[in-house]
Amino acid sequence: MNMKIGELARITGAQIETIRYYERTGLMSAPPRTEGNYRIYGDKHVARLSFILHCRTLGMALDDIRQLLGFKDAPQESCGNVNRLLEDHIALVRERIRALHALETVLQQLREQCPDARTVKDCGILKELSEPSGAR
Amino acid sequence: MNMKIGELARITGAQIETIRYYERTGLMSAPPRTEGNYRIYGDKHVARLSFILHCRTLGMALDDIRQLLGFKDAPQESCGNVNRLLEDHIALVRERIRALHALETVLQQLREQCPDARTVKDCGILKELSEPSGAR
DNA sequence: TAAGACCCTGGAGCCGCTACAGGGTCAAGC
DNA sequence: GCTTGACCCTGTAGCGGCTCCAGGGTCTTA
Repeated sequence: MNMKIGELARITGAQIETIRYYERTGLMSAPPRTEGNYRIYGDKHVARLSFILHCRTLGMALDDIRQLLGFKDAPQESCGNVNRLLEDHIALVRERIRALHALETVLQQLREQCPDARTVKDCGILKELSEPSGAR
Repeated sequence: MNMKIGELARITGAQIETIRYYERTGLMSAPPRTEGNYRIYGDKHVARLSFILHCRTLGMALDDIRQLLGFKDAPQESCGNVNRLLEDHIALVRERIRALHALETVLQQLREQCPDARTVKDCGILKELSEPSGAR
């Protein structure tokens, strides 16, 4: 039930430094302390930190998570905001995938400029890369 | 032919601050100066900066680019290193795409937990996010 | 001679941690 | 009672790749 920061880290899988960082930046509230100035955490902290970490593995920014945590604090409100935030995040991820696919194609074409090992002087890849960005 | 930093920026599309940053970090060599201490650039600088920017639009890290520039300085060597570096980069991009696809799936499933707007208290998304990371 | 466009340096800030240095606390073993 | 070693604390700096700012200098044009 009650634990120090090391155990909280073990349970949740977070790094100790990360937990303190989340406290500094206001994602986690400052917990009570022992007489020796150690932080004491309880089940609520485990839950909150798990929530944060879970969101992080989904690639959300800390600001997004801050918002979600804010929504949680108003349980009677509509969760339309939550849905919207998630949709925005999905759109962001899709856009990144799209951009990376385009990039992959370009890189693949670039790779084919130099199918075998020549001297650097004649390397098709370096030649291509030396053209100004927009050129073909 | 000879130009100040502003024109180099205009020609290449880089930011002035970025050019100075590349100089600080050794990607661009320090150019000669006017009597009034202004940097003077020529065609070679345009070419080198274009190369760097081109690599950057392909998502390469500055360290990779530093390596490529190093290869260029040894034109008689085999370009196998160049090919390898590019292949590694392609692999990296593919891995990112793979990870983002997996993420997209998870996010989509999460979104379906709350098909319509309820109250925050009953929001399937927040409920799901509150589970520890590993749980289903 | 004054305005305004351009340039300079040095330093701080962004994100999300991570990694110290230099200390304090606490329980167990001798 | 004293030492060892595991754990904790604070504060600061670093990563990458810029970006922005303050506070100044320089050069061209009117």
